[in-house]
Amino acid sequence: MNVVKLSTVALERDKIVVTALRLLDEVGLEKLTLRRLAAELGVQAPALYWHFRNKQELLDEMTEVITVREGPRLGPLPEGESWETWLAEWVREQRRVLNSHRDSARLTAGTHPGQGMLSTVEMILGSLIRVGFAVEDAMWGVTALSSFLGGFVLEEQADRERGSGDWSQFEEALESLAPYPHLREAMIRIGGPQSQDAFEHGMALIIEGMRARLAASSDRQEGHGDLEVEGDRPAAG
Amino acid sequence: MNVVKLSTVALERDKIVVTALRLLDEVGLEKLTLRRLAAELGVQAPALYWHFRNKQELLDEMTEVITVREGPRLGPLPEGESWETWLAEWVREQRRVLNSHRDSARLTAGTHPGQGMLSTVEMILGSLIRVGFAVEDAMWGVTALSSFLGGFVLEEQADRERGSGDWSQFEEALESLAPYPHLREAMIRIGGPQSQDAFEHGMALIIEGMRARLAASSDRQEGHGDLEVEGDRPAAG
DNA sequence: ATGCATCCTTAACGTTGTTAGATTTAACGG
DNA sequence: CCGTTAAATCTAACAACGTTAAGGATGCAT
Repeated sequence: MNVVKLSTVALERDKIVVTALRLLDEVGLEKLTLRRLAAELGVQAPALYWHFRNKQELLDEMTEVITVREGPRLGPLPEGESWETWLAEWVREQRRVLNSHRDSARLTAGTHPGQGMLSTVEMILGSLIRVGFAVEDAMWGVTALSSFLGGFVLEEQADRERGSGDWSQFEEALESLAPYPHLREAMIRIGGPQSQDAFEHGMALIIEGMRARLAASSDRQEGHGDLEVEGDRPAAG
Repeated sequence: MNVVKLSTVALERDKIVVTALRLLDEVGLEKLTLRRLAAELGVQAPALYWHFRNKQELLDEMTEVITVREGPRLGPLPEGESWETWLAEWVREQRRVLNSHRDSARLTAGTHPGQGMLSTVEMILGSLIRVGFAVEDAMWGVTALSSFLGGFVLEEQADRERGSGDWSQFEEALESLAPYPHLREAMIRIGGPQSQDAFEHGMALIIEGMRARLAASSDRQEGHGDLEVEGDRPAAG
């Protein structure tokens, strides 16, 4: 009995979350209001409070659905495949999923990783350790990729929300870069600050750094550290 | 006459912005309300609308003050200094400035870079080109560092806002990581996901990747590309 | 039928950003 | 000294927001 009733409620919650995600894509995060969502469900706003304690809980569940259920399934690194392309493909998939929902970066920003994300990270760590990474280096690599991904998509979507992703505004943006010749040159050659290339190359830089770190630690030259790292105490309070 | 009047207004605007920044540090972005700010200035809320078109314009100016006026002054790469430490120090400074204001990452997230930021990037590009970088590689490096910085500080401050930066919650957080041994091991060795070390190493990975890219392009082995990069078309619409 | 849990309603509260219009304040020319 | 004008703020109010309180329906079990 318990099972049945609980699953019924879960289905209702799910219907709300799915509708909320669709509404998010239509109107954006700013105008995703409880009254609007309730209207979409043919219901009054306070009805939502039977299913969710508050709006934040709804937003959290939306985040969970995006990052876990719609998120990329990742199996362990297949024997014989390079960890670089395997890892890169996962990061690409994550960006693709994020960009499949409007404002998803701002939505998911600063949310504790759910269980799905944790187990995915666990698997990545395991695979990286298996090819020779130290635990810390693997973790730092994943952290770096994750921060880069979050920051990149955040700016990317902010640009899109401003409508400055259009090529129509690109030429006039170039004119405002007249005082900065190098920057202007770079923009011309690249094609906008948040292009596909920028993502690929940024990600490639991190993975390349990971490879260098892996090579260095394989040589057991732990002291020589390619770039001096400052500080050792965690920033606690 | 024009000059005098404009500067007077600018001073008033500045006083408001400075007060808003102080208030931001006290109460956080969520509770930074126009009425609260007006009260702090000994004034009624609608009075602010003579100085700013709307709240967003005030927020934009706050980000400009943080990123430009309080931002790190950066001179061109000194002769004989390594570009790695020079660049790393700039990124560190930027993080320090961001973390000197509560919620600054969410505040500045997705704001168009102001003139100060543009000229700083221009200088960085110039210096990197001078040590041998291709324009694109320099730009991609800066973009990667910038995205990483933004994403990292965003999570960092989100953690702080949740109060989970405390070491008190660290041990119980470890218990919840029991199903993920590698992750747990990594957390133990590192000391939290957003430690100083995580930032340093993440940044170091990107810079290390840049160094590899620089070496590769110096060898004029352009075809061999260390990590295959997918796609060439910018994501337009 | 009675009781109970589920699910939703109506009504309202306090707060937010924002607008309209009246009002004060200060400076300047006659 | 007076009257005009612009600058800067006031009071009052609006619509919309998240949220709470209290109470109806609905359906199932005893």
